Amino acid sequence: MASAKKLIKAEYETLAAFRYALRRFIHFSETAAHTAGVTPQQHQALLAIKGFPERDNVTVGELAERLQLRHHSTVGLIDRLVAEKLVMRTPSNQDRRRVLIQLTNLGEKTLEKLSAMHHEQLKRIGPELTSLLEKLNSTKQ
Amino acid sequence: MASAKKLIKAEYETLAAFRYALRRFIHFSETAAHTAGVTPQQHQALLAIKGFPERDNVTVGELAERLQLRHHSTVGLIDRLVAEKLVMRTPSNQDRRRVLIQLTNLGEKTLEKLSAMHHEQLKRIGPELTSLLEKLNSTKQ
DNA sequence: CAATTTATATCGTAATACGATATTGTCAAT
DNA sequence: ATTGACAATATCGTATTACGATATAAATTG
Repeated sequence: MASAKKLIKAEYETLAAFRYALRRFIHFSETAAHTAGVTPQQHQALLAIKGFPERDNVTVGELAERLQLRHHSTVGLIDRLVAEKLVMRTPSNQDRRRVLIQLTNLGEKTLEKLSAMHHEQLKRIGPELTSLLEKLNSTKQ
Repeated sequence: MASAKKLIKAEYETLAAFRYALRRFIHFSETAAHTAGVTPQQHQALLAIKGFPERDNVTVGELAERLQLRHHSTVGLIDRLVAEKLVMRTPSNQDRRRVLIQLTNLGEKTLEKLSAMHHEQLKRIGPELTSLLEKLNSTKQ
């Protein structure tokens, strides 16, 4: 009984440690975004656009999916990015209902700086995250 | 030149893929919390309390640190948790300035359900996260 | 042509968290 | 015993974000 309880407690601790690590990463990321002069959401959008598989532009619908947002929330986010001159809209030639979003030079520069910092940080904390995930895999079949 | 650009593009793609996976996890987590009748923040607080190393209660300051929140934001969160009968406050005997927060039965029950779901989900997506983190480690020395 | 898709727009709402600031109670050290 | 630091609580206003509901317009597709 005591050992069963211990196991469950260990499970909570591992889950909590994982979330704690995640929160610290997110906190780092938000701070980094702000020092770069953008909001965290704007940063994430820039990355989702530039880091889209195969392309470096996306439609509004694609961006919404990558950011796990509703379509019309994404439109609002893009509006703010355009206002800050971080991205630009270009109507698609293939399908004129679609609008392609891509980074401006300012957006590129901002994202480049942030991505370097994040890459560094993820290298730093990656092992901890991985080890916690492995621990979860071994706990409780 | 083309290969250098390709490398950089790959870096963005990996970073973006990592954030995408993270966002889907967080989205899953938020949906799960809501179906369990709590807000995402309340869920995270419950886990941070129950999963605190060694103990299963925490002071307000400790909780603030684990959640990466300001002290007085944490007080507000605890107020809402108390109002929902998910946690209770107990003044510490060792140091009467401190207040220990612990889960009620309802809090325990709610967290248990959510933790099982999250454990499952993390087992599912863990490998993808790990492989993305590894890819970041190999990219760009 | 009709139905669907994509993007945009508007309005009100909700959830959070923050800064700034203050107060209360407790502890610890001199 | 007093003083200074610490922990928790409280209040107020602000900001950010995202949502649902709903509508419109333009373009595509069958």
